[in-house]
Amino acid sequence: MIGLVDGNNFFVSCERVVDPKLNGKPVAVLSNNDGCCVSRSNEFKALGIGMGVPYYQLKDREYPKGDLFFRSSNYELYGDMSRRIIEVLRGMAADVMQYSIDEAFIRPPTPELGRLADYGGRIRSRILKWIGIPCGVGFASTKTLAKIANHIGKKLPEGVFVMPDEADGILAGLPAGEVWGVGRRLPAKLRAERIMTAKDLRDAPDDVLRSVGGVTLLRTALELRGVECHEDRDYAADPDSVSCSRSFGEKVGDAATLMEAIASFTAQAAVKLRRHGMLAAGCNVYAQVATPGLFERGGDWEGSFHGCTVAFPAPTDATNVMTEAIRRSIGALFVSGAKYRKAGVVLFGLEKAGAVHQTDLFRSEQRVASPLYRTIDAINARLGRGKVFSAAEGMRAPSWQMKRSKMSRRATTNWNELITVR
DNA sequence: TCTGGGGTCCTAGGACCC
DNA sequence: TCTGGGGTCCTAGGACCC
Repeated sequence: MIGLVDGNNFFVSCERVVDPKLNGKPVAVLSNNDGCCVSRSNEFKALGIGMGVPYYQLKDREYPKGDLFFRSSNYELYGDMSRRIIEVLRGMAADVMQYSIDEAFIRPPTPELGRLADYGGRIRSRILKWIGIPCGVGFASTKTLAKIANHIGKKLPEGVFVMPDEADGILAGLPAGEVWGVGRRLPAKLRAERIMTAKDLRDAPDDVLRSVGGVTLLRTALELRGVECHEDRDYAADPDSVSCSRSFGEKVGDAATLMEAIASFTAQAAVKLRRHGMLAAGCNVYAQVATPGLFERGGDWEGSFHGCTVAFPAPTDATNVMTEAIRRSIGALFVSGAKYRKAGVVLFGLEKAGAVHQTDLFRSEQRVASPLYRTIDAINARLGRGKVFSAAEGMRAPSWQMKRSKMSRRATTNWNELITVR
């Protein structure tokens, strides 16, 4: 038996914990750069404003002139609230597998198996009382079914739902496209095979499922049949790649400034890399040209990216080695005068520092963590992000920095930003 | 004027090996 | 009347997730 616990409208709920006057109001949290709505309160959804609606289209309705409330995304706050929720779950479940910032699969302890609805209710009320975040809880025999149970639970006053053994009625009422693992493209193909509902998907022949959606879709169908196919994947596990990319607050028109932004993104990605104690063999660097009408044309991003692949001299976690390799490689790749709206860096070929590896017969490579950057990370962790940085990132206040004009306080992780009660 | 960021897995096809 | 068989590794692209 698997349970899924997830925070309702998670980012908005976090904002409400540090600012209770948002309770009962239509609130949305914006994406980076205050671009568009990525988390919405129920009141906000009830006004018919969809996920991903651009902020500039709603600006006129913002409080105090209007009725809508907005916050910039505050990932430090959300990450800390998430960590606290996982702590509570660890105290109540036999096993906890965090899946994303706002959801975790749990295995209930054996004594609770006979009273899951009650157990789910206790989890829910403890998280609400201790952390302040309302959650939905669903139980079923597989993760895919637990997802469905969770969605049902979230709409009930008690917030908890246990999937019955006989689930035909529930699955027949659920469009196939709403099943976890069925994205935006598949429903059209599924319809051609007369697969309309989750029940149709569950009962479709294996060979049809394979030809339409490969082994991935077949696994989803098996999960609906109660066969566990979805491997546990730890949210905190070592990644295959690490990246950092940003849309710019202001368009960037010269190569020097673009290189500063790229150096800064490289530094941020390298911090993540070192946090995992890993080394990278190389990276992809790219920048996107600001094309008028980009979004109107929809989906067609062809030709708007400039980029290249850079191999490091040896696997490394040292920011300066990466930046230097990038600087030498990108050369005239970026056109001076072009207007760029976004850039990014992806580090790949990751391996654990000090791990056993295939050696190079003709070169001695030291695949160890950089002591210099270990020290820099420690200083920045103590004195605040960006206290020590590389000159390649630029000495001026960067014009390309993202907009975050409605940031709430990092009230649970920073002594200087505690909530003021009165 | 103004639309996010960070991942995973699978598959097909090509290059290459003996 | 005619040119093998069995593999691995890498990459690009597509689909999905939050």
